[in-house]
Amino acid sequence: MDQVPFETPASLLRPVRHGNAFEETIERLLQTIKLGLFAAGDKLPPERELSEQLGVSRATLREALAELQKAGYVEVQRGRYGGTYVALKLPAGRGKGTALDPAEVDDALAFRSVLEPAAASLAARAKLSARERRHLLDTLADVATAPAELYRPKDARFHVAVAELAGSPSLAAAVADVRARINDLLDRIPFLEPNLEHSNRQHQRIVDAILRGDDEEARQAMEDHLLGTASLLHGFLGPGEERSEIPTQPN
Amino acid sequence: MDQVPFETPASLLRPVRHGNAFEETIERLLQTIKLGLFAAGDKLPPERELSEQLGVSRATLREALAELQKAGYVEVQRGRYGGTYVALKLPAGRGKGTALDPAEVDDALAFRSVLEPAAASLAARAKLSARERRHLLDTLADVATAPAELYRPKDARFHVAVAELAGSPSLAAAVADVRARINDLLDRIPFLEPNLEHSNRQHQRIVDAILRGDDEEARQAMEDHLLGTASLLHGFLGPGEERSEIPTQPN
DNA sequence: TTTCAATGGACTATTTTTAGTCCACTGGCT
DNA sequence: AGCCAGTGGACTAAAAATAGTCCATTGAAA
Repeated sequence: MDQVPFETPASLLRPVRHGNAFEETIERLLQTIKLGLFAAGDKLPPERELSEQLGVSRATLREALAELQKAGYVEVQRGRYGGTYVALKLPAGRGKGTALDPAEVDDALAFRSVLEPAAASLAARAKLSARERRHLLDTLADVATAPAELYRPKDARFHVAVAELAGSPSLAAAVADVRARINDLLDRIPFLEPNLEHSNRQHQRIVDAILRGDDEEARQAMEDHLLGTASLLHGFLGPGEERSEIPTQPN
Repeated sequence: MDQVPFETPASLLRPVRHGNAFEETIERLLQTIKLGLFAAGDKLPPERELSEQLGVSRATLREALAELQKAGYVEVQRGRYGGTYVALKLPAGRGKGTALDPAEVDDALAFRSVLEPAAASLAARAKLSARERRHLLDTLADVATAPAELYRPKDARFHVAVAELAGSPSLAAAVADVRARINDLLDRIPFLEPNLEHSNRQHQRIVDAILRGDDEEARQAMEDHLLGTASLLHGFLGPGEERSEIPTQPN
């Protein structure tokens, strides 16, 4: 059987860096855009700021931005009041290139279902400022009124917004990361018209619970909401597990 | 008030790399040792293997190992059947150098209390192999019989072992990371003789629940167990919050 | 109309990191 | 006794990344 020995701990003997700085920077910026943290048309921070925030030299950042520009994700304007702007129309992710890795699907979904319900619960328990409540409602409205073709980034932004209210930056970052992983997985399966109304009702239920301070309901609402993506992705893992139907929730 | 604008998302605009490869490699190896994933006297993987696992060139890994050797964390033997060994007696962390950052304390504790109870719950729900059960019991026994001066690494190893049973590598990695952060925090406060017996009883309760498949009890037991560290660290954040007593649980 | 500050663009020297190669040492095996 | 495979040790050339500096462009403000 040649079992993996417990003596060799995988938990920390993993890559310190994932590729070179250039690739990591591209990846991070792409995630930020695809998660809707910068919406279409938004201006990115100036290069000098952004390079500092990303912990990378300006030269490297510029290489990454040049790639994104070439690929059509951002547009650049020079001069004062210029800057780098997220393209109004994002290029279609070519997706479907590679098959789903079942281990990655299971891991991402499991991790997500640990993080997001907990975040919702913490958000409900937190004392939210008026501004935070407003922001949550804004984000909710934004996703509710989004047209289908850009539902996913708005939806992702809503989920990250919830996580940010939980008060733990690490948790928010982890939620954003795992959501980006799930977006990548979703990009690889055929597009199904999602049931936006159902999803929006679930979002509303989550927000209601958070604003009401009902942490258990918030957790439960988020758990329910995540089931959609879970079975959607599992449904495309092919045979080996029994599937009853193909669900249509978008996230 | 100059509020942080929600328009600038902090969740993903964070450093892509934390220092240079050399520093990150030292950090990772130190964590691995301090978490007890390599116990005192254990042999590390050969440099060629380790450098690949860490995603770093052998030259960089060797620089890091040289530092650890100089600091007394590892010892090196040349020749066949030689290798790099974790020192039998680890140097005392000089600690107490810097004060606790309340935000870091809160973040680490909050994140941890999301991850570990969930991991315990998942482990209880998982179908564990005989080998996994044995490993869990071994690790439990190892921490229970550890002398006080090296209780912390054994304890950390137990917690990571639980997380690894949850079946999500991401979750296990996150647990290991956050535990390392908490270890660093604990290094900065005066040493209090921990109540090892109490801690061991809690460990036993967690293991019992997992082996019994009682996921709710496992979650609850882990939550209770984490309260000790939480109030211990909060107790050292100084005034500003009311503290009733100084708890003594070691983790 | 002119100015000028904020922005992207470009270049250089230096440092870090890598991949590859060969050397040196050691202890079990033949 | 000698071999030799597996280990750490050391060096080189190349590539990647950084810090620093200066240039080019722009549009609002004076």
